[in-house]
Amino acid sequence: MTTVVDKRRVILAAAVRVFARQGFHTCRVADIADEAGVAYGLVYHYFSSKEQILDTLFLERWDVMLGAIAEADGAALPPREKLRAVASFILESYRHDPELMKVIIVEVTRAANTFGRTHLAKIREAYAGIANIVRRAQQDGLFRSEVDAMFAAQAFYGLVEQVLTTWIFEDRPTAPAEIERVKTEIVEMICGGVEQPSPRRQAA
Amino acid sequence: MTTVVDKRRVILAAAVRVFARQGFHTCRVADIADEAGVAYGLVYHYFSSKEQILDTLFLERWDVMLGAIAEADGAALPPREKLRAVASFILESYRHDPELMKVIIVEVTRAANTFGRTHLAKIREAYAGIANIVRRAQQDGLFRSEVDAMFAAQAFYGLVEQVLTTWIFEDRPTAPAEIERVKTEIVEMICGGVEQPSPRRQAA
DNA sequence: GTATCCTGACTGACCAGTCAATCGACTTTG
DNA sequence: CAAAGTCGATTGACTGGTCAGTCAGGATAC
Repeated sequence: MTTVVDKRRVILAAAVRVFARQGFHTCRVADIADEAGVAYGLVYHYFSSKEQILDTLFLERWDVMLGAIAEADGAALPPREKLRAVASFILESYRHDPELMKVIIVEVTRAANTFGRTHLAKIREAYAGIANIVRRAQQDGLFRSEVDAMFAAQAFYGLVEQVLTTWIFEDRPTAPAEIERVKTEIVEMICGGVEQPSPRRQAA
Repeated sequence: MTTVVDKRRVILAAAVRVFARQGFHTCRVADIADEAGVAYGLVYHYFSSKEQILDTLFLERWDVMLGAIAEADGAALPPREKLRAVASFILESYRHDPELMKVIIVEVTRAANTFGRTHLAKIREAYAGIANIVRRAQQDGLFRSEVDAMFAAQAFYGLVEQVLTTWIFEDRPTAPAEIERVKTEIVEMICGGVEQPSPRRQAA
């Protein structure tokens, strides 16, 4: 409860914009302070380092996503719908705040060096959550059990991330209708594959 | 044609090791020179900047891969075999030189900021090549034509990259047998999906 | 003799993080 | 009610260190 504005929040929001625009490594802390309309030193009053700002941004959002995945897993829905719910959450996150998602994906999730390592465990939790959905569907005989659940989860998450990366690079307008279509395509791709559903059985 | 050793090559090889170990942003040019057993200045005799070293590394390898994709596309093979050939090329590249592949993936392919942008077009060429394979299979009625070929290509490449990223992070031994198994899993996943092949038809 | 290879000390710029000082809202006390 | 005191919020100049790229000159090959 602050008087008028929570400067910590202002700095965080400014950092999202700056990281999205210039990239974490390329921007200076001064850029963040300027963007926030705040003195340089104040950044260090609220955060111990530039890294910690990125950490905070990532962890806050990622935990929400882990919650969404767990919720989808727990719901009484057919597996396709569960996967759709997860894809939906991530894609809508992008629609709602493309800059934040850009930062998370570009600077953390896909940045194997500094932060990828730090947050590996957290990132894996997401895979594991999706794998749970797959495993449950396999137990119900709806998904093929020869497929490793973790592998399927990686395919699913990898595809979602690939789609977002394309949008991020292209600065696509991403109309709601297209987002909806892509959700369907993702689920369709992961569940059904590209192959024509056995017009003639060929292999086992 | 140099007397005994091509120092340019030595520097390039040293850079691979250093980039793989410390990351592009974190390492200093001096580290590369030391690793190569060469004076600092010589690096600048052969390369105009630190970036150019990474560029060279990436482009050399990527062009070989584009060739491999084109070759697979042109071959007289069923689409599954073509996709397997592409997955095989990439996975074997990793087996042959994990450090180089780590650098390419971590510092270029997945690094959306600096280099991703520079080499976007080149990276897209790979997607396009894979999409060609898919498109051809669709024309032959072997792949479902509702799936966008470029989308399928992204799913395929995204999965391969995801697998490599996991190996890179985990420093997995990656036994030849496991590599072989993963190739099959990738093709199986992309072609057949996770779903049980229609035990009862449900939707269109 | 000259062109190319090679050396490593040096420079100029950059920037994360520190810190001493000021501000201002709120409390305590006389 | 005002003076004095308290403490977090806020400021921005400054420091210490880092490092990419330069350059003047020495070695080597032909």
